[in-house]
Amino acid sequence: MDDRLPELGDLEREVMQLVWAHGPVTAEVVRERLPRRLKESTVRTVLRRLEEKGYANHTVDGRTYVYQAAEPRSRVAAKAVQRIVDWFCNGSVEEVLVGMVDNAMLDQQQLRTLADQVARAKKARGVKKE
Amino acid sequence: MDDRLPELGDLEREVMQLVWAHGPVTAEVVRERLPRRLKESTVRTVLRRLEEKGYANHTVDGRTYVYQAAEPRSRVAAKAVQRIVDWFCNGSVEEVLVGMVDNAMLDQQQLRTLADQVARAKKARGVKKE
DNA sequence: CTTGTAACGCTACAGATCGTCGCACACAGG
DNA sequence: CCTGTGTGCGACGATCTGTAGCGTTACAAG
Repeated sequence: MDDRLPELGDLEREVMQLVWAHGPVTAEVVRERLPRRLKESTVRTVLRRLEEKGYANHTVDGRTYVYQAAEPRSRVAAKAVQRIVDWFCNGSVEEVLVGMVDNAMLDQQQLRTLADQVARAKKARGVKKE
Repeated sequence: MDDRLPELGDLEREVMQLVWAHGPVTAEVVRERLPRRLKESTVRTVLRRLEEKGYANHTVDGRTYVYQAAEPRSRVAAKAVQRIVDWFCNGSVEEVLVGMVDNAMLDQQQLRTLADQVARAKKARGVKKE
């Protein structure tokens, strides 16, 4: 359940953004929404690799493949952060947070507010996570 | 000052860990400390690439190169996290934090404690950052 | 049944990155 | 001048990524 997802290339990430933002999509839809003009086979290849890597699933509608995200964006992001933490800080989340503050990515006021928001969000959706 | 550092490979990361943990090191020292037995030229190449990528600096002692980290571990980790945030969450630090709580990486109690620690750490070193 | 069309997967191929070295070059001590 | 130690450079194979062409298959219309 806590599998290590492989890293993504630029295009792959871009496509995943679309899948997350736009809900279930076909290769054709992805192609249309992309800024660059790519061949359909290119898009299909990317989608397939995304599925191989565990980022997406597909269901068949008629003879069309419909792709959707296998995991919510926030969870994938969290896993990515987890990996950073493991690599650079020997698992110390604190060190990362401290570094972020140092780097002016957020200040302690913001951090406190976040703590509240998170608490609220968690309570709002029920204490138990399904 | 806020340059984007390139990503690291497995061995490169491993070596950086040593540089961070062990302070200024020579290629020889790195080689000794590594779990695997590698040729000296391998280690030197990694060190050189690390410097090219902006992770390390070297000074010359006699005719020996002494390498040290260009940036503290926490700052590099923070930058890596920043990149994750930009990629997956459109810059929303909150979404990542929420995802981490969801993923049971940390709870809100811990978050609050962190806020305090960070505040203390920041004050301890002076409000102004160098 | 034949054929056009739309979807698919497979295979490929070039460019970049990474792990891993061999080798030639420079300088200090004998 | 010869040898040893430490350096940089160039290289080679493996893997990953972006990009796409091609062959196949299923269904709809003639």
